[in-house]
Amino acid sequence: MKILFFGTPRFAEIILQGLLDHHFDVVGVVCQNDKPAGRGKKMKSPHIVELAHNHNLPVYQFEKIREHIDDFKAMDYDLAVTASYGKILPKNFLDIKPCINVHPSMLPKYRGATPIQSALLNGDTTTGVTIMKTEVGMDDGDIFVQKQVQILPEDDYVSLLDKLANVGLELLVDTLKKIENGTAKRTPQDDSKATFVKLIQKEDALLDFSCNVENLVNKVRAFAESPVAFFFLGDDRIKVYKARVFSKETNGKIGEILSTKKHFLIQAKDGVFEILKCQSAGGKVLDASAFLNGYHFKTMVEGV
RNA sequence: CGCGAGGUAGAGCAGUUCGGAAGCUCGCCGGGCUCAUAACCCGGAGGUCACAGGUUCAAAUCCUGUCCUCGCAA
Repeated sequence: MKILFFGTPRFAEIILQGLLDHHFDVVGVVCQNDKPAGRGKKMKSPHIVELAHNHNLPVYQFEKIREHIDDFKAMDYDLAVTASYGKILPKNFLDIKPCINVHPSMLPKYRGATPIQSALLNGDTTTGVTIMKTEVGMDDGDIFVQKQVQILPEDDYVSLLDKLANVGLELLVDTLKKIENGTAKRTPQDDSKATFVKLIQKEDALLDFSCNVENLVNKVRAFAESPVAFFFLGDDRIKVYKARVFSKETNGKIGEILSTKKHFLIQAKDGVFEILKCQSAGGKVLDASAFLNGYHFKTMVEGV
């Protein structure tokens, strides 16, 4: 069975690597276009391109799929597999050959672009992965199989994505084998229970200390890779990579810095928020203790 | 040539404007105090001030070039 793989970010990379490790016959990789990235606006390929090249797989980066329908018709493949490709596939493409998708949530919950972040933001303790048929609608195709995954308190976007991708791979391999031997079954989703999650805006990552501490910590977890939760210390924009709930005390004023010694504590609405890893503009990502050693708190109130 | 910040002790930073003895906080080592401590006190080790060249009686500091790190934007 010849597989045409669609995927762009790390989640897709893990799945693709796994398919290759399991010796599936991947005949090509379709991913998003190169984009200008980093300082100096140099064009940069998605990381998955390197993986594809290492295995001598042809890479296709089409601006619009619908303008390349004939190209796809000319390709020799039996099944398209998508894993966070990043673009919506049009009907005339899906009509060519069957297509299945790996989605990191327990569908019909969290249809859309940001299921992993959403689970973390909402403080869920479980999520999952679904293998489904790709249809025109957003993540609404029939389900082949799905599996729950625990979310640990210490999980963030990076670690959870890793877990979900690996479980997704396992389910995908299983499903592909069943499709090959004709034993694959699928059941429709219950659309009435569907929920949708939107794209993340940069401003979503701003930490508002008048929120509950758990929400703040969940933001840090959900946005750990990008765009990274942040707040302003005077004029300095501080990115927070790791944080936790320090206590449920509410003795300080909201937004007040309660300690800059050993612990970096800020009063939130219903508890104390502790920053464990952060970064100021121009600096590296530091443990809170290192950050506190040299940072000059000018206008902020110090306590303890 | 998109905009900007930075490289000084193991870590994080000040010092650079205006050249004139290498500093701070933390960590580390040793000692003291304490029932005890992420506490406090005393002492100590640890630096080619990113690299190269230039100016100068004298350069972390001024000039030129190179390398590296990071924030924004996309």
